This record gives sequence, C-alpha cells and structure tokens, in this order.
Amino acid sequence: MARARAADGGAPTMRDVAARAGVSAMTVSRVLKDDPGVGADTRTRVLAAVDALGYRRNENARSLRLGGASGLVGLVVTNLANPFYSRLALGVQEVLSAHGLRVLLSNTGEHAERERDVVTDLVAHQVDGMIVVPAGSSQSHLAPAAVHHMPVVLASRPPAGMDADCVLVDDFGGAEEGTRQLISDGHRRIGFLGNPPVIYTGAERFRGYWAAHEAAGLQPDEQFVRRGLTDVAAAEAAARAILGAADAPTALFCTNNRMSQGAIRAVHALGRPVAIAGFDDFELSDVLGVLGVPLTIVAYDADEVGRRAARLLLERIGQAAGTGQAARRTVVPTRVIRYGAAPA
Amino acid sequence: MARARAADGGAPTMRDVAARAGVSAMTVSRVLKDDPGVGADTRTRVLAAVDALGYRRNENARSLRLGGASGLVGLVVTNLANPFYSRLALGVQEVLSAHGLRVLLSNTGEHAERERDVVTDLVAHQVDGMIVVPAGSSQSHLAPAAVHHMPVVLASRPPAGMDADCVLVDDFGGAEEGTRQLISDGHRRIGFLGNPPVIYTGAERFRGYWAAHEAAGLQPDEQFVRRGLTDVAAAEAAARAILGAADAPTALFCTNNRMSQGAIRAVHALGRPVAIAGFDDFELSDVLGVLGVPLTIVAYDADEVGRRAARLLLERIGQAAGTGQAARRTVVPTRVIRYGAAPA
DNA sequence: CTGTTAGCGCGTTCAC
DNA sequence: GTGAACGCGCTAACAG
Repeated sequence: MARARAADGGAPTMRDVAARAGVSAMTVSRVLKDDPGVGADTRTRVLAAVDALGYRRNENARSLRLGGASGLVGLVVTNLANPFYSRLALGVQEVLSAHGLRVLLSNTGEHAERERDVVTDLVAHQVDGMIVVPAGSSQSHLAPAAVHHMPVVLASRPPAGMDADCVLVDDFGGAEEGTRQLISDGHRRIGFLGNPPVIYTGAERFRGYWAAHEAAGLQPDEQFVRRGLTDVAAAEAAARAILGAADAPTALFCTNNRMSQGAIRAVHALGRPVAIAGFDDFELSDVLGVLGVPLTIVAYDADEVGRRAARLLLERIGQAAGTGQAARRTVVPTRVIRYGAAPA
Repeated sequence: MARARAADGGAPTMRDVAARAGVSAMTVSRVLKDDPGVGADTRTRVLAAVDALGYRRNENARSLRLGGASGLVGLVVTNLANPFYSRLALGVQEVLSAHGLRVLLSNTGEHAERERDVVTDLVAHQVDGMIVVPAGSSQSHLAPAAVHHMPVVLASRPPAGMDADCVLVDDFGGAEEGTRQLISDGHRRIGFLGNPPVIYTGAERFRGYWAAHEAAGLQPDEQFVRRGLTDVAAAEAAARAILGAADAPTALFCTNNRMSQGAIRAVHALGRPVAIAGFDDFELSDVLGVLGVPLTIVAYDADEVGRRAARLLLERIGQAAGTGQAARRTVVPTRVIRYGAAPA
C-alpha cells in the first residue's frame, strides 16, 4: 500500500509519494525542487500524489544530506516577560522569517548556567547562527570555537572576553540626556535607582547620569544612589528611603522600566511632586505623566535592536566561517520624551 | 588529522571523536548514551576526545535515525508585542524546557495565510507537536491529517470545524462580572469597545457584557456599542464619539488592553469622569486608576494559559497518535480588580 | 527525461 | 567490551 506508512500515523515519506505516483523517489525530489528537467505529466502525477498524501518534505533529513543550513536560528533572551525583549524577539522574527529562517526561542531568566545549556543545545540542533542577550559576565561558552564557529550576534550587551558582532542601545547617551534635562529644569539633587552594575546597561546608564552632572559642574550625592535593584518592589523601597531622607532629592533617575515603576509608586505614595526620568517607555506613560508624576522617558526602538541583530546575523550566515571582517558594533539611538515635566 | 573536519569550520562528527580516541564511532555513541557496557579507560579516552574537540551530538541526525521525537515544539502566536502572548510564550517555555523540549516560535500577525505557511513549516521541521493561537476562522490546516497527526493544542481561542485540546480564558464570565460591577455601582448606560466579533474572545466578552445587562433587567443601548476596533487609535476615536453624544454613557466596557488604552485616553481628554472596565491588566494600572480614571480590570494569568497548554501537549506527545481520549478543554479563571472605582 | 548508487551523522542489530 | 553492517529521509553525481 502506498499509504501504509502514512496510515500508521507516521508522516508519509518521499518513497510513499514516489510509489503512489509510479516514479522513483529521485523524481519526486526533483519535482519538489522545481528542477526543470521533469516531464510535464510526470510532474502533475507527482504533485497529485503529494497532495493526496499531504506529504511534507522532511527538512531535517534534507539539511542533514545537504550538510549545510538547517534554516534555524537560535534566539536567547534573559526575560521574555520584559516588553523590551518581546519586542526585540518580534524584530528578529520579522527580519528572519522574511528570509525563510525559523526562530528557536529560549529564555534564560538571567541565569548564566541556563544560558550555557541552552547554547549547547542550539549547537546540537544545528542552528545556522544565534542572537543572544548574554546573561553572565563570562561568555566563554559563546566563543567561536565553543559554538563550532557558528555566527553569534549579541544584543543589548557587548561581548566580554571574546569578539562578536553586537547591537547596543545608546545607554550612555540616553542617560546623559535624560539627566541633563532634569538638571536644566533646575534639579540639583537627583537620586539614582539602578540595576546591578555588573549588567552592562546598568553601568553605562550610571556613567551617563554621572557625566551629565559633571558637565554641569555638579557632583551626585552618593547617599541617594542605589544600584543592585532588580525588581519593582526593591526599587519602590529604595525610592521611599531616598525620598524620606533629609534634604531628599527633587528628582530620580531610573535605569529601566522596573525602576521607574517603583519610583512612580513611591512618589505617588509620597504625595509630594518629585520628577522622574527613566529608561524604557511603557504603555500610557503619556497619560500617567500628565495626570500625576512628571515623567522624562528615555525611549528607543526595541524592535529595531532585534531587526539589526537579525541583519548582522544574516550577513554572517551568508559568509564562510572565518571569512568575514572584524566584529561590528551598531548602536540604536535613544530619544527623550517629556510628559508633564516642568521646572522644579 | 583528527581535527580535520572541525578545523574546516564544520562541526566535528562522531567519527572525528572516534578517530581521536582510537575507537570506533559505535563506542563513542555508547559512551554518550551512558551505555554500561563500556570499559572505564575507553570511556575516559572518549570523553577526553569529546572535550578536546568540543563535540556536540547532532540532534537532527539522531532524531532522524530514531525516527521519533525531534525535541522541538512549535508555538504560533498572533502578536508577540501583546504582553498577553509574550507571557503565554513564557509559560509554555517554562513547562516545556523543564521537559527537555525546545520552542520554535512564530508570529502570524493575525494573518491566516501566514499561519498556514508557518504550520506547514513546523510540520516539515518534524516538531513533536504545536501550540497555536489560531488567527483565522478556518482551521482546516490544523486538522490532524493536515499535520500528520501531530498533537495540536489551541490557546486562547477554541477549535472551529475540527477537534483539538484547548486552553481558554473565562472570557464570558470575566466580562459579565466586570460589567456587573459597573452596574452595581449605579451605571445604567455602559458603552462597549470591542475587537471584531469574528475573534472568539471578542464575541464571548460581548456576550458577557450583554448577559450582565440582562441579568439586571437592562438592555444595552446599541448606539454605544462599537465592535471591530483593532488598535488604540481606533478605540480612542470610538470612545470620543460615544462620549460626545447626547446622553453619553457614564461607563465604558473594553474587551482588551488596546481598547482600554484608547478609552483611558479619550476619558482623560474629556476631563469628565467616566468609569472604565476592561480585560487585561497592564503595568501601573493601579497607580493610574487611583490617580485619574476609575478602573475595573478583568485580570487573569497569561503565563498559566501557556503552562496549561504546554501540559496538555506533553500528555498528547506521550501517547501514540490516535490513542488518546477525546479533546479536552480547560478554562483559566479571571478575577476582577478595582482601582479608584466608586459609585457613579 | 528518469532511475541507480552512495552517503550526510547517527544508532540498532548482530557478530566477534 | 567492542566493531561492522545497515538504514532513517533525503539528494548530488552519475548512468541510461
């Protein structure tokens, strides 16, 4: 029976199709490849059989035989629940799927070990390359040799102890500009709520905050600086503590959306107007800014980070391993948006 | 040279490892499989070679030979930029990765054709099963035969014209309860902002809205009902139109976060207090509710939708095709949260 | 124009 | 305890 295998619940194979069409497997392969050298009637018979059996070519077997592209690209992010990374993933998707590549998604939860496992696994699945938001400070498992010279593009954080293409956000510039706005509004005591300094973005954004002060001939009061915050609750607590002190800041700079949320909560609870500037836009920030807390948002296009990473990767995939030029780095710009902000 | 292939940039194969360890490929396979019948010293030699070459077993070749599980599961969502779906994806990830399965993610942008292509592609990549948020009303391409009897679980929307396991949200119940709250606050004219009725969630939530009215002996004024809205701008425009009419509603019910956002914008611009109830919680909804617009949120655990879908799929994958019982359906509950809401 | 042979990387089966 | 042969589904290279 031609359908024997298919009837088993197993997927039909090329041979099943061939048998049904009364040709050899090779001919089926040719038809599916749009090889010109196939008779018109043979062709129709084969296509009819394909259709009747619901046959789909086995891409795994195909790429095994062809020895090259699997059509799979790994995407490793730290936290998909963060809108930044889901937008990034969407940007990656958009570009890669337009090129016929599928995305293998993994979430590390910011755990370096899990990242190691995930990367090993992607290699085992013969991905054509991967885009990674690195979780730890050690990236030896991402070094070319460790991934069989597969192309790797880093997103959001730069390579450390290795070389690779990467797409960054203008963390320094954005933080500097946001802080400068607060200063030019007349704020002189500006608190800082940040994520751990080991994370690149946190460190850069702190540098920007500091640089803006220096440029204005000011020095931040370090008693109002909190780094190492990771969630909204911690940020809120830190903000409350800072704002409750004597000579409390009149403004707060926040390094990401979680910090900003904590700050907004604290300021809202406080009842006293405190200006907030922070990275990452969020839904309804405009309404919230006008309504209650003056908001200065350092925004950027997260999709674009993903799109650029995907494009860099595509270029590398197109090249023979080791053939390419040196690692490239591209920086996605930020822009500052102000809602309900006014001089202090 | 043992490293000849690896040095080519190509990944080392089992034979490379075997050559380096001075054994046959078969022995390497045994070591990697933890087969007991291998000499202790042979074992160490093999592992040393694996390590030296950075060898990773080719999972594709492996699953081809084993003829079964690829370890891949397809996840097809309509819009990853929507927090609901990114949380769902996270829940799926969490459960599946704990079982050693990888997630192949695709975004359809709510296009039925793209969904067809994506599903075909997943089949071609030999996924062990898939979780789909169906985009169109026709789902013939998801029928068992079309996907080679691969397990399919639907999320967020029920099967139409076919049978499959699915995980839903209590759309009807949530909408009914949210609307009931508005009614018990004294609202009698409640507008409705909804997504197209062809989308299951939209239809169900409208039913809930209507049922709550009926239960209270009321009848919704259909001139204040707008369905077919798809984005924030359209929702805002609709809300402005409704609220600008004579005898305008004193409250609005919104079927999702985009509708709610549009409504919040419109109400905020209006300056007159209008109560808003809507599906989907969002960041800082509490602050916003207290600060400005009274908010009644119908919330639910999107991660849980993903987790349940993943568990249903795992059960099906464990079974022989066609062996399983009838399609199951599970409903994730909603809960109503109120921020700054008060009697009209 | 179409079929046969061989082999991608791996694992099962059976020898030794 | 270890190896050789064979085949998973597919296709390049060579017949005819």
